[in-house]
Amino acid sequence: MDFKQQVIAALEPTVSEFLSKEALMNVIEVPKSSDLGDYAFPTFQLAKSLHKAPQQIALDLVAKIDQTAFEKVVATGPYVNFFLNKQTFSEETLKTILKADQNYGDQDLGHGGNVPIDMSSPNIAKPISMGHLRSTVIGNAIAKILTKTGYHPIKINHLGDWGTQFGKLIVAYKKWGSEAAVREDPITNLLNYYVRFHKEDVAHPELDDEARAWFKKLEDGDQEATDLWQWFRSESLKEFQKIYQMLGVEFDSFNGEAFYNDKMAEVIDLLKAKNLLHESQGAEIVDLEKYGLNPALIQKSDGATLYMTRDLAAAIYRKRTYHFVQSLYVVGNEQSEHFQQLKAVLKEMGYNWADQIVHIPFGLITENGKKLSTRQGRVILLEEVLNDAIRLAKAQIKEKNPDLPNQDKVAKEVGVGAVIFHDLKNDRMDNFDFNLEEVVRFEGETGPYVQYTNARAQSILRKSSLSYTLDDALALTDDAAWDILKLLADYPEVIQRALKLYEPSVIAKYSLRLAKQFNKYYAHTRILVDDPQLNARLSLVKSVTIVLENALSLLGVASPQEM
RNA sequence: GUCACAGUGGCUCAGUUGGAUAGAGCAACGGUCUUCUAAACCGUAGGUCGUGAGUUCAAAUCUCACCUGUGACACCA
Repeated sequence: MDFKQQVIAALEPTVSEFLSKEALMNVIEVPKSSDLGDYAFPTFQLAKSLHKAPQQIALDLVAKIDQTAFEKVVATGPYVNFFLNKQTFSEETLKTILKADQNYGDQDLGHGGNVPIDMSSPNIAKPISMGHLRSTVIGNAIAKILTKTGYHPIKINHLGDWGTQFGKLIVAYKKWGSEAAVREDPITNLLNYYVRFHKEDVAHPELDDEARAWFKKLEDGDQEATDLWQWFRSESLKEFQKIYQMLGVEFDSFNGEAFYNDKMAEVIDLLKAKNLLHESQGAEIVDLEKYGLNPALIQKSDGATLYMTRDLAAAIYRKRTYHFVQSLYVVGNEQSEHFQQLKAVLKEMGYNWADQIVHIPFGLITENGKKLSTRQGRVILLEEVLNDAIRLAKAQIKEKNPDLPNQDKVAKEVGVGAVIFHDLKNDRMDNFDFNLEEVVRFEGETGPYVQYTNARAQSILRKSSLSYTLDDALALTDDAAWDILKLLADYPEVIQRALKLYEPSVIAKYSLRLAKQFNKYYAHTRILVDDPQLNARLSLVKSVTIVLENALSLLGVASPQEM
């Protein structure tokens, strides 16, 4: 039942002269504190047409409207405040959640439409850093939110697996590397070769020529170059998979930059055919002045293609392959101009689906206020952070709950959960300075706080020999339960907002609010007491676990049953 | 210089479409485990919402200007 509609129905007869149903829909709000009521109608807008003080209007309305559907309706200053019938609301809400279980909040907004998501996208032969974490976990959460709302997400890991750096890597490997070392620890050693190359080429610039030559060989399909590239790529991917497994993230495609090599000639032909390509300073560009943008560089003066060309090919490929209804790119905010250009070029090419492309930017992670840079050695390795978090979680378990079974599994769920949740709880556009203590904190507004709340609730359910039934009364009318019930009823709307804004933090913040409210209830109310309300209280506890676990799962965070 | 993003208690951040006394968490101080997991709960203290003007019955929220920080600005991705 839509309780807001009840409020509108009650007001409509008396105010229809001045405000339409739709206007009422927009103007009715939720008071800040539930002491004031569950819905409120501010009377300011009527003051002009009625030539009366808002306070007086509120009093008049309360006297006129039909209050039977509500517990009470009162005028507080210029507001008409509606208090819902707690019994009906409680029964409806709990029944809906218990029946739907993990499907509570599902809604078919997408009708199965395909939505490719470009996410994570690390570079081969380089470690996964905290920067990649953001793209990975934001993309993963958005994918889950899309599934929940009836879309069909396709998670694409657009690997950085092509480019002149592979020429350098081959040169470095042949000069200083060994097969055994790469097999032993691929990322570390490949990165070492790469770093050494950059050190040595200062004194020996001829190394760069060698690297160029090797990359040319790779492009021309030379067997040795291709074999090495293939090997570096697969060894790197094996390493990446370890981290993705820790994070619980899976991909539908690993088609990276190399995949589009044979698809770029067509893009250039298309641009030429549409007369969009212009020569400028030796390079081929698409002019975007009418969009207020810098020109898009399509081809370098030496004939090589660029990031833009590859992304155009990828965008077109994805449209042809997936017939997407939206195409998302979870990529840092520093690249926002690139995506504006990408969309503009596609529009110039006559593709009206360019508007379905959405760049989902996120803020920068810095360390001591400075941008992280692989080349300058300022890297925070994600694997290390995750391992630190797991280790600390394990120590916490040893201290707080030493008899817990499956300690390693729980430590992993809590540690990794803390890292993921920390990344998702704030507005994704916020920059943040990396601070390990902050990331792996288990107290306060953190992932483990939500997990812990759920674990306590689960513990109660385990201890109760009685299980709740849907047939008995589910009415809870006490104030302590009321705030929880209202939050539970909000969940579907929260998911909608997260979807609309592509903002996982909306879910994370909601889970914190619900957990906080439940902890308050837990601290003040005995649940396992054999009285007539026991069934209703257990239903509430069960509903809280359903929603908390679902919210955490949308974020890609596990819900240990004990911790 | 141009564009983008941000500026809310000591620190990190909330604040749906403008609305009722600006909310949390950390840190500080004090209290609560013989009873469902104290990774919790309760309380105290702490704020010119960057600055100035404007729109409005009403502005942290909208508009403009300015200040500060970060990032991007043609042959990297």
